[in-house]
Parts: sequence; C-alpha cells; structure tokens
Amino acid sequence: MARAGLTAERLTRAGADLADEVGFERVTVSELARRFDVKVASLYSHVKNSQDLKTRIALLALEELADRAADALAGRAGKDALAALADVYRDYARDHPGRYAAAQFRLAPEAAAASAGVRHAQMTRAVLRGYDLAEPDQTHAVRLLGSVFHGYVSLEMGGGFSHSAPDTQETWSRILDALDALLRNWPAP
Amino acid sequence: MARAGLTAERLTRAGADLADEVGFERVTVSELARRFDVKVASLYSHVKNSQDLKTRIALLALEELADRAADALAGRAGKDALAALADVYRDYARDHPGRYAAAQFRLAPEAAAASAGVRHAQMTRAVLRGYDLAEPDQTHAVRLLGSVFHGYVSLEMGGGFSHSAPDTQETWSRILDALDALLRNWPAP
DNA sequence: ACCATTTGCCTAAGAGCTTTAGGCAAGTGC
DNA sequence: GCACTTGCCTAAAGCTCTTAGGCAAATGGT
Repeated sequence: MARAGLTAERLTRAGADLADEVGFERVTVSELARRFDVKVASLYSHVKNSQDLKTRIALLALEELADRAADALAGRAGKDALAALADVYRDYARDHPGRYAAAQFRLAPEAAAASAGVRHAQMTRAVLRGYDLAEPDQTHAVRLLGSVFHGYVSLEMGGGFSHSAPDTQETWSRILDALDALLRNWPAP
Repeated sequence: MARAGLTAERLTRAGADLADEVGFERVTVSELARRFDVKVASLYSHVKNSQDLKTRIALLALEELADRAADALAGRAGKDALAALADVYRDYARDHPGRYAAAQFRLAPEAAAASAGVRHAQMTRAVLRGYDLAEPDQTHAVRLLGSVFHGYVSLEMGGGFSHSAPDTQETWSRILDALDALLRNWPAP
C-alpha cells in the first residue's frame, strides 16, 4: 500500500484549510482523514488527539497572523502603523475565517506562553510607541486596542453589523480615526 | 412510569445552567437528559435538535442580558450610563460564562431579528444620547462600544490578559474613562 | 366513573466521531 | 540482503445525535 506521507505539519495545514472552508468548530479528525484518503486511526500517529490537532491549528494561525502583522508594521509609525495593524486582523479574518477562529481557541497556559501570542502583544506596544503613553497607561491602551480589534472583527464576521447602513468599511475607518485621536489625547486618571 | 415534566423552557434553563458549569460548547442533549434522569430521545419531543436547543439558550441569554441592561440604565445618563451598561456585560460574563458564550452563538437571520439583540442596540443608542453625536457618527459609536465591550470581556474571560499587571479592573475603569473622553470629543472625519 | 384521545417518555436502531490496540508491509540502515 | 523502524491498516468500544414506533399516563367529554 502506498503511503500517504502524513505529517503533523501537513495535517495542521490541511486542518487550517478545512477550518476556513467549513468553520473551525467543524474541523474533525475524521474529515481530515477523508481528505487524505486515509483511515482515521492513521492520524493518531501524528497527532495526539482532536484537541491536539486544534491546538496546532491555533498555533499556526497565531504565527501567520503575527507574521502578517510584522510585515505590515515594517517602516510605519503613528496612525499609519495603527491602521496597518488593525487591517491585518480584519483582513486575516476575512481571508481566513476558520484560522481566525482558531486563533481564539483557548490554549493551555504553557502553550499560550510559547505561542506567537506574545509577539502580538509586543507589536501592539510597538504601535503605541508612536503615541506618548507611559506605563501603566500603555498597558491599558494595549488592552483597549486588542479589545477593539478582536471585538469588531468578531462582531462583523458574526453578522452583528449586517443589514444596516452605514457600511462597515466606513465605520472601521472612523473607529481607527477615533482611536488615533484617543491615543493622542489619552485622559489622565 | 412517572413523568418528568419536561418542557422546552425547563430544558432551556437547565441547558443554560449546564453551559455555565461546563461551557456552552459542551452542552449536549445527552447530558441534559442525564440531568433530568430521562432517556435522550425524550428530549426530542420538546426541542427539535441540538441546534434548536442551543438557539433557545442563546435567546434566553440575550433576554437576560437585555433585562439586566435595562435595569442598570434606568435613571442614569452620561458616563454613569456608559459605565453601568459596560459593567452589565462584564458582570454577566463573569457570573454566567456559559450563558455569555451562548449569547454569541450565531443565530439564523430570522431568529436574530426576533431576538433581544435588537434591544441591546437600542440601549447602546440610549447611552449615546448623553453625548452629542449625530448620524452616522452615532452608529459608528454604537459599533465601537459593542466592539470594546464584547472584545474586552471575551479576551478577559479567555485569559488573554492574565498573569500581567496592572490588574484588569484597573484597565477596565481606565478604558471606560477613555471611551467617555472619546465620546465627548468625537473627531470630525 | 368510563372511555377516547392526546401527550409524554420509552425501547430500538442507524449513523458519525473519537480513541486505543495490535498487525502487516513499505522504507531505512548495517 | 536482513533486521528494524515507521506508517497506515483493521477491529472494536464508547459516546453523541436523531428518527421511528409503542405503551402508559393525563385529560376531557359524556
């Protein structure tokens, strides 16, 4: 019997593609086996279990997202950098909804600490260097930006803003304007 | 054989409690049947299927959340109202994590239109009456607030802010201060 | 109070996903 | 060329979901 050439990495990538097609929550070891034209049990030599597979997909998504963000931030500062970072999240979620959902997957603490999640926080801090914020306000601002980016993208993808004018692109720009204004004028306690 | 007195409503409430205990994604028709000491198939007379059950739980959560919000907003205006509404979301998510997750469940368009989701949007608009925003800025602001509230709560619950100073309560207050300042000083396009 | 009807929960059964155990054959290294 | 490792397989058990059909408990009209 010819071998299919399974690998944890190939499975992870295929799982991520599957997530983008059918949604992260419907990523299943069985479906993945079907796609590789292989029996289900065979996957268990490469991946511990379903949880492990999902964790790998999540880590992949976090990496990809961090790579895109690093690219987008190169050579930018101030509002330019803010908008670039924001767009990376929004565009990634549009291009890869399943991967984006995977990036939200609850990781075990050690996995989380070793993940690209750390880079995300660093990059948000890098954006804030264009604004004049001392600690602890900088941390507050990091958390605010994370909340807005994630919250907006997830509401928009979830259809929370649908069927209503004005269109979401317009809102997105105005929110970025507003955040820029806010960061330039962060209120004292 | 004694009857268990099953009802769509009782199942929904028990399902919501179950969600709070083990997480919304682990709410299962089987587990619910176990809790009522009844065979699984019996639930299918009261609830169409697993999807239907989850939808009902989601609608319940949206109602409860809207009721809490309406309560909290009564007699408040301006920043007071803003903070009260924000706290309702955060507190509800803390008290009822499973229900909160359920409230994020993707509803079918008709279900969504008939849900308490509409009230949520109205209440956010009510809060904005304390600030001087004309359309379309008001809609942009509604979306911003929704994004921040949802994004913050979901990152905080997901452990996104864990293990790091300053504590999340402090950040939350400062974010509300910042939003208040931003709304009082919304930038022109 | 009695019988007919409705309603509620049951048994049975099929189909899918997950996971473990053990086997045979295709590659790998001496 | 042979022993060994590795990769995919078959088999099987356990869990969830869902439908179909049956019996008994409630309900209500006479």
